[in-house]
Parts: sequence; C-alpha cells; structure tokens
Amino acid sequence: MESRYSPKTIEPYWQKLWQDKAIFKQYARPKKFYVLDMFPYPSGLGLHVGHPKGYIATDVVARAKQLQGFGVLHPMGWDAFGLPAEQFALKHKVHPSRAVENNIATYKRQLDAIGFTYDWDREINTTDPRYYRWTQWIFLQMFEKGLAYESDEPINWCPSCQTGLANEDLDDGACERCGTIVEQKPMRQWVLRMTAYADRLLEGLDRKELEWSEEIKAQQRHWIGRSEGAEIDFKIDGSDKVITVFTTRPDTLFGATYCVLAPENKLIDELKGSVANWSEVESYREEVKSRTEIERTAEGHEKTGVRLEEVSAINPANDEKLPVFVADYVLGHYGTGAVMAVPAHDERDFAFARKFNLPIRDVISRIYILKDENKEKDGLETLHRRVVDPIIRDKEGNFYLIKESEDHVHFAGGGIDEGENEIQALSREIIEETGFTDFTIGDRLYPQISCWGYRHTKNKNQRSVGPAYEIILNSNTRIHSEVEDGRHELLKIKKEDVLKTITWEHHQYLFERYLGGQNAYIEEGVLIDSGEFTGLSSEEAKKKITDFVKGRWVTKYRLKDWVFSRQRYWGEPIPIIHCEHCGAVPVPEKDLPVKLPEVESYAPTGTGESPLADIPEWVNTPCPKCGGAGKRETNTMPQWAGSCWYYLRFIDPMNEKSLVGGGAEAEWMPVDLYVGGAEHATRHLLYARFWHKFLFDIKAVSTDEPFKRLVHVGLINASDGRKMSKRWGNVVNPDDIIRDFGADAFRLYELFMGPFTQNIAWNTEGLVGTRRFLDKAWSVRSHVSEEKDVTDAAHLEALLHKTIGKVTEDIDAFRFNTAISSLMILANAMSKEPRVSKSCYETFVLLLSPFAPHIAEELWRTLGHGESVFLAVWPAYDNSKVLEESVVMTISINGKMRDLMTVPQDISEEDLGAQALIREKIRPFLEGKTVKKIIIVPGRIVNIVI
RNA sequence: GCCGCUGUGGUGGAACUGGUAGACACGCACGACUCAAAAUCGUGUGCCGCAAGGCAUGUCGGUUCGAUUCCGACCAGCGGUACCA
Repeated sequence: MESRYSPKTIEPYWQKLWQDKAIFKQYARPKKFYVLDMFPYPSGLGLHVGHPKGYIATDVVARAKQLQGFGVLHPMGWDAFGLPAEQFALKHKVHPSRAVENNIATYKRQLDAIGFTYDWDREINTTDPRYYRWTQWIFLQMFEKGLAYESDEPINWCPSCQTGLANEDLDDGACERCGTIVEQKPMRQWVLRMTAYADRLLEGLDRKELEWSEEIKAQQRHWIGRSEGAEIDFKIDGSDKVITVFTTRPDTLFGATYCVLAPENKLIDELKGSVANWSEVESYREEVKSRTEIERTAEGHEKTGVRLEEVSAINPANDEKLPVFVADYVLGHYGTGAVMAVPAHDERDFAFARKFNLPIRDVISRIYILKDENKEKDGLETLHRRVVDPIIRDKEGNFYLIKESEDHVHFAGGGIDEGENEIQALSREIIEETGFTDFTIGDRLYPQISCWGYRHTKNKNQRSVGPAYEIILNSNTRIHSEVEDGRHELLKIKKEDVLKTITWEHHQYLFERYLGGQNAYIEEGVLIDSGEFTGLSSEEAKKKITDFVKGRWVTKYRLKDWVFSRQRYWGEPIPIIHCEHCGAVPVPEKDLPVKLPEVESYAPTGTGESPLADIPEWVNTPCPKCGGAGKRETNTMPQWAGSCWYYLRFIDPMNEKSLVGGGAEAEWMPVDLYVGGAEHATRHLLYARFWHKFLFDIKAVSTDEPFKRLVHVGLINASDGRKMSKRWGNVVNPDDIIRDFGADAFRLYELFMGPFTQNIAWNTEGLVGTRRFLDKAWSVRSHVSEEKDVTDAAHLEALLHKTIGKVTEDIDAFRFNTAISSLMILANAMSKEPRVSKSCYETFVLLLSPFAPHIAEELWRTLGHGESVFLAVWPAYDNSKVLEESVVMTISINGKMRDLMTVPQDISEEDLGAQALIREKIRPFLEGKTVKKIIIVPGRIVNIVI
C-alpha cells in the first residue's frame, strides 16, 4: 500500500476495474432498485460543479443499495434534440449531430472522472434514430386514439427563435430561452390532448405511494388548475343568441349586474347588427389585440372596456335586463370567454363596476353565529330581521361613536321597520340612539353581515342581516335620546382603539373591513336578496340555482393541450403524410423511423415553416393509403418529447420489436428513486406522467405512475450567489477540482455542503475539509491492528454502532451532510486511538464506500480482500452496543442548564434528584429558595423547579 | 394577491418524538515542528463581562417545569403562479 493517499493514481485505476469487471451489473438479484437521474442536455460548455450534485447523490444511493443486497439499475443517457443544440450548432457552424456527438464525449469524460456506477451498455441518446423511432411510434398511437390532432388556434410564437411554443415554455409571457416577448400567431400545428388526462394527472398526485415533495405536487396541481362551476346561458334580449358564462359562484347569480365578453369572443361578431356603437367596439378589440400579454398586466390591472350599446342580456334567475360589455379582463381562452359580473362578490367585477359606475348589489352575507349561551336553541321560532348599522365618526376621523348597552359594546344600529327603507331606518336609529341630528350619510359598506343567535329578551332565535353605512357628524347638534335616559352609554373612541373596544365579533369584522376600504366580499356565506334561495348557504345554493336556471355543472382547467410542433430542424420528424384525398395519414409502422434528412442548411426559414419544407426530395412521398401524391409533415417535435419515456428505454435499450419488453418492464418499473431539478416540475414531469398514463392505457406499461419517489436537488450557485454562467465568468469546472482534491473529496464536498434539497453557493475553500478527512481516514489505516483478538475501547465500539445506524438512516432520508459528519466523528475518534481493530476499520470503510468509493476500494483491498468492496455486505446495526454504562445528565434550574453530572445508566430517580441537589454548582442557586418540584427525564435531564 | 419553502455564530450548517443551542466543517487566533514557509499536529473560538453571571435560534405574544422545535400575529428572503370568473 502507498503510504500517501494519492487520488490521481487510485481513482482511474478502480474506475477502469469496476467497468471491466462489471461490478455494478448485479441485475440477477431477487430485490430490485431502479435509481434514475434526470438525464442531461449536453450543452457545448460542458459540466460545471453544480451539475453533478444530483448524480453524486444517486450514485451514493446506488452503491449503498447494492451493498444492501439489491440489484440496482442506474443508467445514464442524453437528451439532445431541441433548440439549444441547434442554436449552438448554428453559432459554431457545425451540424447539430456533430455538435451533439462532441458535447456528449465531453460530458461522458467529465462524468467518468467522478466515478459513477453507470451501465454504459444502456446508454441512450434521444437523437439516435433507433431511439426516436419509438418516440414517433408513441405519437402515432396517440394519433390513432385521437389524442394528437391538428389545430389552427393562435399559439405562442417566438419571433426570435422562430418557432411556436407551448404554454409551459413561457416565462412571464416571454420565451424562456431568449426572453423575447411572444406573439399570438394563428397557425396550423399539432397538439396533444393533455387535458383529457387532467383529472388523472391530479388524482395520481394524491396517491399514498407517491413520495413527492409537497412543493412539486402543489406546483403541478396549480398548473392543472382544476375548477368546478356552472355554465349558465343568458339570453340576448330580442335575439335568439345566448351568452354562455362560466362561473364557480352560481350562488351569486342574483347579484349579477352586467355581463362581460372577452374581446376574442366570436359572439361579438355575431351581434354586430345589433350593436349601436360597433365602430367603438371594433376599435377597442383592435387595440387589445395590439397589446401583448405583458403590456396588459403591466398596466396594474386598470380595467378597460366598452359597452355593447343596445344589447342586453337577460339574467335567467330574475329576468332582469343587464348591460353587456367587452373588456380584456375577461380572457378568451379560459372558461367560455364570457362572465356574469357580480361586483359585490368579485374583486375584478367590483373594480370595473366602480370605474364604469355600475350597480353593486350584495347577495351573500357573512354569517356570525353567537357563542355559547347565545347560540340558537332548537324548537324555537326564528325571527328574520333586517338591520342597519352606522359607523359614526367626526369630520376629521379622529373619533368614533360606539354604544355600550348591558354587557356589550357595539355600533348603534337597529332594525328596519315595516315601510321603511335602509336610509330612513338608519337616520331614525342614529337620532334615537345618539341624539345627533346633523350628519351626512356616506358610503354603504360591503358585505352585509348576518348575525344568528338566541335572544332571551324575546325567547326566540333571531337572524338579523343588513349593511353598514359610514356616517359623518357635521356638528354637535343633539336632541334628547336614549343616552340621556341613562339606559345606554355613548363612547367616543379613538380610531386605533375601536377594534379593541367593540365586543361584538361581527361588528369588529365590520370595522376591519371599513378600515380596509371599499372592496368586494369574495368569500362564501348565506344568500340574501336572492328570491326563493334567500337564506341558503352558498354551498347549498350553488347547485340549486344552477338547476333552477337550467345551467350545466362543469369542470374547467387552466391546463391547455400541449402544442407539439416546432418549426425547426433539430427535432423528431412528426410521422405524418398529408394527402389531398386522405388528409393526414400516419406513416405505417414498418416505415419508422422517419429519419431526419441530412442537410446543408438547417437554419429557420423565417416564414414560419420548418426548414424541412425546403427539401422536396424528402417532403414529396406517396400517400401510404391511396398511393397518390403526398407531402411529409415538416414540423418537428418539441425538445421535451424524447424525455417523456426515456426511463423505459433504459430497461431494454436494444429491443427492436417494442419500446420496452413486457417482462423487463414489469421487472424494473416503477422508477424507485428519481432525482433532478425542481425546474422540471411543470414541464418534463407533467409531460412524462401524461405519456406514461397513455402508455398504461394502451397496455405498453404495467404501472400508471412512473416515478415512485421524487427528490429535487437544490441548485449550486457561484460563490457570488449568482447562477454559474459563462456570462458572469464564475463557472467552476469539476475537472479542476478533481485535479486539485480528487474525485472522492469532490463527491463528499458536494453532499457535505448542506441539506440536499437546498440551494447553496459554491465555495472551493471548503474542499480542504473533506480532503483532510480522507487523508485522516487513510492514515488511520496504520493504527489498524493485524492481530485477530484486539478489541476496541468500549466508547469506540458504541460510536461505531451509532455511526452505522446514523449513516444507514441518513442515506435513506437524503441527509448526506449529516451522514458524512458522523463518519468524520468516527474517523476523528479512531485517529486518537493507538490501536483500532480490523473489524472496526473495515466497517468504517464500508460505510464510507458509497460516498468516497475509490479510497474505500483501495483501503478495502489493503485489508486483504480479493473482491471489490461493492460486492461485500452492508454492516448491521446493533443497538445493544450503543448503550454505555454511564451517562452524562444535565442538571437545570427552571429549565436553564447549570451543571453536568455523570451517573450510572441504572440509577434510580430518587438518587438522581438527591445527588443533583447537593452539587456544588447547584447549591448556591437553591439558597433561600424552596424546591417546588423535580422533573426527571431518564438519560437526559434533571430539572429543579424553584 | 394567492400557493409552497426558508430565517440559528465571522461562514456552510447541526439539534432525534419539546429536554446541555451551535455537532461536523471552513475561517480566524495562539502554540508545536521548521533556518523559513507550506503541509501536519495541538489548543481556543456565539455575544457582553476580569469574574460571578447575563444575553442569544427573524420580530412580538402564548402554551409548558423547560420552546430552534408546538400555537397565534407579524416581518424579511427565495421559488412557483397570477385579471383563470
């Protein structure tokens, strides 16, 4: 054995041996474990130190699992179609296939230097025709089932990248690659009906066996954006046309005071003849069209719109005629592109109504149920009462008037009597209760509030509901009132103290909303002023009102179908032939793959057509159905297509009969552990789940969720906190780190830096720590006794077993940083011992081996083993060896640590308490105090309460 | 705005089901070795204080004998999403 640890010599040696001897192809074992990385997109820049973090983690797990007796599948491949590769090729004037080849070679060399267990016999490359043959095959299956279809809807078009994009490819309305703001461009495109799987994609997330972080699940749920609601028809007055609106709140239908159509809504064109101000409407629509999504949102949600003069919609609930507007706050692509506006209960409608001076009618009130003794009593008559409350302030708003009665403090409101309206009742109540007569009635506040409870003065249940108004006192003119009789007290309270002073909860709420300014009440509650539905809860009313107006209960999604064609060269050709007679005809399976033709120029055409369209000898081909003249589809698939199913191909990469053989598929699926960046939450992971569920439906796979456990890796940023990028000149190359510190120190450091899922800044200085640790682990080898009967000190043995437990658990839980720290503690302890037993050191080497495989293999062999350490067996944990005879206990006074005491493991509680009290450090604290209680937590703490 | 996550020494971070806050590591200081330096080894290192002791886990409250951990309100940062009816 070398006396000095030299990673440069041992690392390439063992890497070669592991490959040559196929150490990591123990596939025949009875238990399987499929561990997968999100395969890289090989860019021209090569790897930086941030990239391998996830790969190192899966490698640690793969090695540990093999030691624990599993047959482990741990493959690697390349995702290489798509714009980045094509743009790199254009810039460097090489063919994309050449560029990809070179980039892969660089990546592979860099990865191999880190020492991974990949089975390169299973390497796949999405741009290889033998691979994309099956990507095309899956597309054809979708086409057969009607899940792939052509559409002419406007799509997101990036004028700089010259291609259409899916919704998922946008970043704040801009192309996520180049930052150019996208346009809406109508063009023919292929679309995958992902919405058909929306519910199943949601459902799958709720499965118990799916071990995914809440974060990613929440992101996917949000992206799918399922909402249930009603489609309700509003007839157009004097016409047979209807406006169909979508609403999640049919319970607010009686509060609708107008309708809004999205500018894109085709119904507007149909109404052209009856719109009096057509030119105004038309110019508004033009204006909206010219503004991008970004501009629309940048305006701070300021509402704009135009009324369709002389058009009215009829509210099917009460036959009221409502004005109709066109406004861009209603989106054309969601729901039905039309809404009923209920300003009292929707923020956007509220803002629009205020701006355009439209009526606001509240039909939902918040319920307050009085507490305890004031709860409604069964079997009593229930009174329904309309009330109104004044919020009375002086001119300056310095103080507010509140009434104190019996044991409550509240606003001085009261009931509305027969024949009175709100304003009359309000005026009367103010004068009666406060005596003030010179006041102005201000804003009516939202919402009305219902207060339900038992009134013992009447021995009845009472449900009162009503609005509040702001009242401004103009002068001190007063007359005789209840206050003067001494029955009540009138309090003058400063604004900031009002909330504290009021005792009725519903009046507190009222005042809070008053302070918050006028806004819509968007929560659910109980219906008011809603005809026969008055008094129902929102929940009850939703379906009843929908039925009443013959509406349909429907489900809508935010998720859209996946725009699947790109007008670029470097992608999988879509295997379709267009024929004048037969339409879109699938390429027969026997003719797959449709190979991407070799071309001189693959730059985008600038016409919105794929460069493939310029190659007549490729495009022109007979129709497979009728034999007539046909033309190949010239659009290609998006970058994400190949990654939708690659994990299946790893299982059976050479199969020429099917994408994956059934037996092998059933043997290895699902993927037990999948590790990759969180940035793929709504694209790759959603797309792949969609394809997988489809493959499950056509019985190509046996599971309907592909990835059992998903862990997302935290990013490594540059030391300046920014992303590592050529642009900032802050990129650190793993080659340099491996040259200076060795691959093992590099692997350890990547995982030791911090919690695995957390983002963190790179710091090369930290590497000396993990390197020193390896040096120490190496030097301890010279303490190892060659004699058989040497036993370790008791504390070392206990520590060893603690470490076995800790490392085993931590690897499972992805707590690599603390696993490594516990290995450091063990190494430090061994280095202090003059003699360490061989078995102790061997166990240490085994525990270290997943993290630092090269040094572990080298040390293992010097201990006299002829076979690889990775064919050995993971050490077993013995709990009985962890317990020591004596234990250190904390003595604290009132929870504060004061002293430590070493006692035997089996000491009785009485002895413990007694001994604690007479400790030298403790006694001074007890002087002149009484000991109230002594709390003992065995093995941990004695707490003296004084 | 909404959803999710995170706030602990000079730095990265640790703390199991509420029980010694700061493990492990970096850095720094001092010492040993050396002609010297690097490397290595040893000792120390939350803050204030000579000390006894006090103060400390984003802020303010609460529960508890005892809170980084549980509860409530707030503040800050990161990520996702945003006029989705």
